[in-house]
Parts: sequence; structure tokens; C-alpha cells
Amino acid sequence: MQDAHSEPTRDTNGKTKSTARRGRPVGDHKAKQAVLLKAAIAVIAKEGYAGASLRKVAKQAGYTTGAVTYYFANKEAMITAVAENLFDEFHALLEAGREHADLKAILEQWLEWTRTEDDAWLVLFQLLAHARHEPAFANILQQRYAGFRQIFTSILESGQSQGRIRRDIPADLLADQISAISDGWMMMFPLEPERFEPHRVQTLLDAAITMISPYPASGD
Amino acid sequence: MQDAHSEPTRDTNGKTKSTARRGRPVGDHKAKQAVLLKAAIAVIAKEGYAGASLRKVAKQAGYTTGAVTYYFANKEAMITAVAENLFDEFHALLEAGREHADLKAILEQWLEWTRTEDDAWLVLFQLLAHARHEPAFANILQQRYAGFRQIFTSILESGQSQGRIRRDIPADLLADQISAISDGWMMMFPLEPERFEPHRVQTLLDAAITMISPYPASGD
Amino acid sequence: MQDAHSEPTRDTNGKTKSTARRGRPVGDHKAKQAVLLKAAIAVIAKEGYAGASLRKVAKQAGYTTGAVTYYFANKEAMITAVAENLFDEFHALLEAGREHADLKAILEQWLEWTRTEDDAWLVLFQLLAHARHEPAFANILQQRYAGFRQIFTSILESGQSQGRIRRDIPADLLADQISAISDGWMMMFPLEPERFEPHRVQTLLDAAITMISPYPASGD
Amino acid sequence: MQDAHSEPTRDTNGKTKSTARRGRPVGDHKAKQAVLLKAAIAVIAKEGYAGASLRKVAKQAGYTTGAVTYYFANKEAMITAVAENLFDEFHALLEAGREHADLKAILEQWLEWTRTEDDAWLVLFQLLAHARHEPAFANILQQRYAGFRQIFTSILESGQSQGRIRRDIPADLLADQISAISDGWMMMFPLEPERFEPHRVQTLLDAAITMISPYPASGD
DNA sequence: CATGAATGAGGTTTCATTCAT
DNA sequence: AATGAATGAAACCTCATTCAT
Repeated sequence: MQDAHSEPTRDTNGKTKSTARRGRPVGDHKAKQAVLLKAAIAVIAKEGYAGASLRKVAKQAGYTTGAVTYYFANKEAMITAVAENLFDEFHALLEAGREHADLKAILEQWLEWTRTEDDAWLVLFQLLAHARHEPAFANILQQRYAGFRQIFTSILESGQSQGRIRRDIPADLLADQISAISDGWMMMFPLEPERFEPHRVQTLLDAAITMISPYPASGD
Repeated sequence: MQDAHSEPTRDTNGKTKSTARRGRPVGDHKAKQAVLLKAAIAVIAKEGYAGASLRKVAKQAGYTTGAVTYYFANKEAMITAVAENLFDEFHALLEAGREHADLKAILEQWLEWTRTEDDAWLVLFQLLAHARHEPAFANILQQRYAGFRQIFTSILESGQSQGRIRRDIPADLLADQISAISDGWMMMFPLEPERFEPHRVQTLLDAAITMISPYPASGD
Repeated sequence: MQDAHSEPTRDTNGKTKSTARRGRPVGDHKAKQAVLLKAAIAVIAKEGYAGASLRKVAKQAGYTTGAVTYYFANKEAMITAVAENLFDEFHALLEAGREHADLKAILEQWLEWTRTEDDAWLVLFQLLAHARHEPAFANILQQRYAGFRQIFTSILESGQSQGRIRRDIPADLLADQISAISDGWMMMFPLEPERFEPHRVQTLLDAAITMISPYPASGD
Repeated sequence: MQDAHSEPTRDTNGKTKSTARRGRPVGDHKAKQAVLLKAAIAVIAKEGYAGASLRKVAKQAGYTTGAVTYYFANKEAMITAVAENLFDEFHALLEAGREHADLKAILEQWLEWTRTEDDAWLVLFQLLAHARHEPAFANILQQRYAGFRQIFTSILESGQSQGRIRRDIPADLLADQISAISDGWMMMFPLEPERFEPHRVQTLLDAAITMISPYPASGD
């Protein structure tokens, strides 16, 4: 996966300016943090949020107990970092798709992603379930989701202006519906994997697209 | 919800100062179990699954820790009982709605329910997130969900034959989409309550109905 | 196994005098107690002392929790009753053997007994290990053991006077050694059953007899 | 034995009033583990296996509950460590005695040991009683005991070749008998200490030696 | 007589966190 | 910069015991 720099908002000071390594190793911090992050994702995916302890994360990463609390002030800080990381990935996906303004392509890419990095959605869902009880985290989530829906909306709007998306429902409502459907699938996917084999997923996706498309001339 | 003393039969005299109530009590098993169930729901809603401990449930119900494990063999047994309970309520709702075969009415009733017993959905979502790690529980869930989708499907089928539901998408796929949308809303509701105020919910609902309805003659 | 009346020292009042059953069923008490005793033995044998709970005993007997504490004032009372019961059996064995004054026969019978009712020794050993921490119980044990050693001694004495037992060691010391050997075997038997298959036990027994027998004329 | 403060490195200043000692401490792992081991032995000796809780061990050592489970993964791990420790001591004793090939000396040393470190045998017996229900532990025990018997056998064999041990019974059987007698004494010692005062023990020991010695020329 | 609901202490274990090194 | 020993609270659960029915 992306290395430590997938997370752009951190570390604004100049410590890393000189690429020539002098004195004590620099930059390890971010790298190690990324390793721990990955371990955290793996642990949450396997054990669920409730079963994910800092100890297990440390072990999974091959680090010591102290290291985890050294790199993350808190358990919540770690969880938050995990969430930011995942959202960043998803955001990149969306942005890439926005250029083509093709919703179907985006959803397909998204499905592809969930298949490749299947841990991601598992974890995201776990975190979502606990956001309500970690206010700081809930905040992050709201903002991210708002951003996603906005992108969706803009894509749908351009789709409407091109006649590829039905116009009788406002774009923001459609974005909400699509977003909800995606979430709903994500929610069920880990529970009933057999209901989400590739072929059926394609069918579901087609049906969703049909639901937000204008009716063909013939109508029904 | 009710605070710790929602259970009224306790400690009516002053004797309990040093010797707590012992021996065979009056109430019947089912009733007390229901009290504990309700307490469990309240706790899970407030603290989330990960934060819901038997201790807290006991305290919430005004019982001792031992009492909880007396009525429920396990924590998992308790959780399972909670889930069954909630599913039963939802099932009743669905069955009642099936008679009218009116999807919109059903969804509205459901929204009404989530508003009245707001804990229910909160809890269900929490449980869903943990089902993956409690196989026995996951099983229950699958069966229940399958049942719900089947009812949805039959309602949609009759809607299709009456011309109130679009026919270009098979009923079972529509049922899946509706189910996913509901889940998606349920997922976001606790995180962004302001996005789900009554008026907006009505709008969302209308949009969803529109998406599964046949196009008006005029079309777009 | 013997029914409730294997235990002769209890209930000296006349409640049971009339064999004709009148009014409320009498004698059930003893019978049920015996059932519970048997269950207790089974549980201790299977789970060890530390793992033997009144609950498990109740379940094993098919009784309720309350029944156990109804028939036995205490857990310790139950344990004590179990011990008395086992000692009674062993005492009967010894007494039967005393008549023949044949130590070898006694030991063989004893081995036979341990093989038939293998739970007995397992349990006795478990109880022994805990006697030190239950003074009342330790007391019983001392008295019983003293009795056994006395019988052993008297048998050995008569053996000595008949020239079948060596005379260079006082009978009471020999009794102690034999007693210790038996205990030692009992101690190891559950741990290394393969070391105590019938044939080897016979060999061990013969060796023990040889050790307390006078030397043959030839000597070594 | 030593009371709770046998561990001297603790709390040398008054700071600990409200904030207990935290962070990386000085002592070395092995030493602290040994302290806890000793505490465990003391507790088991006093309270028996069934009554020995990790909490009590922690208190006895002056540590916290968490410390105990930090040094021993499990209760069983702790028990096992205790057993290994005791067996090691006993093994050292035996090995020391093997050089002289003098069984009587060994037994006397052993008796001396049981008198000095009286907890040792008490504990060993407690553990023995529970070995049957902890298979991993039973395994350790079997191997150790087998080793002990082998040493006994070799000593007895050399005794036989020197004419100090009777030859009409194979050495391995004699070893078994001696082993059983030791175990039998160990079993009764905590229950009837008055039967095992030094003088009588000496007498018992002499009798045992006589039983495995060749008959004097005169015979009886 | 006999039950079984309920207690509350105590068991083992896991955990996030701290901090001397 | 990193460690890992140690903490202490809290988790789940089991248990002997009591006593209204």
C-alpha cells in the first residue's frame, strides 16, 4: 500500500528537508507509524473493534508494547489515524473517478477496491459502528462523508446535464441514495459474502444504475 | 431511556441496609429477563457494543452482576437475546405491513418506529458490526435478514403486478436495494442525526419510492 | 453400590422404626442423600476437588441447586459425608479380610476394589490433599487412618506369631510401611496408569509381601 | 515463611502514597519471577491448591495482580513453574546423593530437606493431586518421577552388587517400593505431623532400610 | 419438603497507560 | 528514541449460600 505519505496533513515542519541522511536516522518515524497503522488495520479486520487491543497491534507489527503508545498518544489517536488513512485511500479513488464523471466506472472501481483490499471496508465498518462513542472521531467521519457526498453530487449533476442521470430527483438526494446503498452493501458484505459474489454484485450494480438512469423512450 | 430504577419491585422496606434481599423472589422469570433485556438495549445504545459490560447492564437494571449471568448464561447469550428481541419487533412491523402490500406505508412505519424506539436501530447496528466475530450470532442474523428480504420481495412483486412498482428490475433485486438503502440510513443516522430530521427523511423516502416506481407517462 | 444404609452411625432416633410406610414418605431423605453422595463422588473424580462445585453435583444427580444445600448443610459437610462413605467401604473391606488374617488376600481385594470402583481412590486422594485446610475433615481422617493401621497391625501381629511375617520389625512399623506403600501407589495410580497394569501390580504386590516376609531358610 | 515484605527493593521513598511506582523498574526479570515463585509456594502451602489464587500470590509477594500475570502467562504456567522449581531442588538432592550411592544417606537428607523447607513437600503433594486434571502438568510430572525412579534404581543396583541391598527383589521394584513409601509418608505428614516427629521418622526410616537389606547371617 | 431466584465476593485474565531506564 | 516492567481497573464468569415461596 502507499507508504507513510498518503497522509498529507501531518508534519509541517522542516525536519525532513534534507534527503541526504545525516546523523540519526530521520523519517523512520513516519515509516514505523505506517507499519503500525497497517498492523492496526489487520488486527481490527480480524478481531473487530472490540477485540482490537494495542497489544495485539504491537505483536502483529512485531513491535513492543511501548512502541505503539510511543507512536500514537492514545488508542483513540491510533484508531483515528487508521480512519484517516482509509478515508484518504477512498478519497483518492473518488477523485480519480471524478475526472471521467462516470458513476458506473466509479462504483466499479470501488467494488474492485473492496475486493483487492478487502480489509479496508471491514475496518471502516467496524470504526463506523463505534464513531458515535468517540466524538472526535465522529467529527472526522462527518466531514469526510460530507466531502464524499459532495463529489457524488457533482458527478451526478454533470450526469444529469448530459442526460445520463434521471432529472426528476435532485442530484443531492440521488447522491444520498447511492451513498446509502453503498453503505448498506458494505454492511452486509462481511456477513453474507456468498450474496456478494462477483456476478451478483454486477447485477446489483446494474440495477442501481438503472434506478438512477432516465427511463428509456419506451418506458414501462 | 428510563434510569436505573425502572424496575419498581425492589426494596420496599428499609431492611436491606446490611442484608440484601435474598431467597426466592416473587416475579416471574420472563418478566425479569425482559427487564434485563431492556437494560441491555439501553446500555448498548448508550455505550456501544464494545463498551457494554455485564456490570453496566446490571446496574442499569438495578440488579447485581450475578443476576445478569443468572438470566443469561453468557454475554453472547445476552447479546443474542437482544438481537432476537429486536428482530422480532421488526418482523412484527413487517408482517403488519405486508397485508396492505404498500411499501411506502411500511417504510413510513419503520421510520416512525426508529423515531419512537430510537435505541432499537442503534443497537441493531452495533450488533451487526460484531456479528462477523460471533459466528453463532451471524447465523441468526443471516436467517432473519433473508426472511425480511423475502417479505420485501413478495410485497414488491405484488406491487409490480399492480403496476405500482417498476417492472424492468426483478423484485428480488429491488428488495435488495431497498434493504441496502435502509441499512445505509440506519448506519448514518446515529452519526449525522441532523441529516435525518423528519422533513428530510420524508424527502429521502419519497425519492427512494420514486426510484422504484414506474415512470409517469410523460417521462423524462 | 450399597444404598443409603452403608453408613451406620447416623440417625439414632426412632423415626425409621416403623417399616410400614405411613403418612409422608419416610426414608427418602437418606436415599436422596445417597444419590447426591454418589453424584459428588463422580464429580470429584472427574473434575478434582478444586473443580467440584455444588452446582455440578446437583446437575450430575439431576437435582436442583437448593436440594444439595438442603441435604447437606455445607459444602464441607458434603465433602465430609463423601469421605465417611468411602472410608466405610474401605473399612468393610478390611474387616472382611481381618477374619482370614491374610495380608496378601487383603491387599489383593483392595486392588480389586480400586479396579472395580476406580472413582473411590481418585476421590479419596483428592480429599486427602485438602484435608489439611479443613480441620474438621482432617480430624475424621486421622481417626479413620488410625483405625486402619490398627487393623493392619493386628493382622501383622497374628502373622508374626504364625511365622508368616518377619519378626525383626515391630508390627506397627510394618503396618505403617504397608500403609505408606498403599498410599504411594494410590497417589501415582491416576497419574501413571500404564505403570499399574494388572500384571505389574501383581509383581509389585508380591515384592511388597516378600519385603515383609521372613527370609527363607536359605537366606541371601 | 517470610511475610509479605520479603522483597526488599520496594518503595524506598515516600512518593508512592498516591501515585504507585510505574515505568521501567530496576530489578531483573529472573529475580522477580523467583520472588513470585516463592510467594506462590508459600500460598499453596498455606491455603492448598484450591485456595491458592493469583490475587493471594500477588499480595503475598507485595505485587499487584497484574504483575503476577505479567510474569506468568497463566495460572497454570505459574503452577507449572512452581512444580519445575521444586522438582529441580529435589533432583539436585538426589544427584548429590547418587555419588555416595548410599540410600540411607539420601533418605536422611531428604527427610532433612522436608524439615527445612517444609513448604516444598506440602506444595508438591497439592500439585500432585491436581495433575490429573491438567494434562500438560501431568506430563512434566511423569517425566520427572521416571527420572527419580531411575536414579533410585541405579543406586539400589550398585547397593545390590555391594551386598548392601537384598538381591531377591529386582532393583527397579525396590525403587518403586521406596518411592511409594516416600510418597505415602509425604501424603500423611501434613495430616498427622505428630506421627512424624524426628525420632519416629528415624525409626520408620530404619525399618524401611531393614526391609530392603539382606538378612543378617543369623536370620529370623 | 424442596425449590430456584438472587446475591456478592472472588476467581482468572486482558487491557490502556505510565515511566525509569 | 524506544523499551518493557508494572500498574490497577475492569472485564467475564463461577460459586456457596440464603430464603420467600
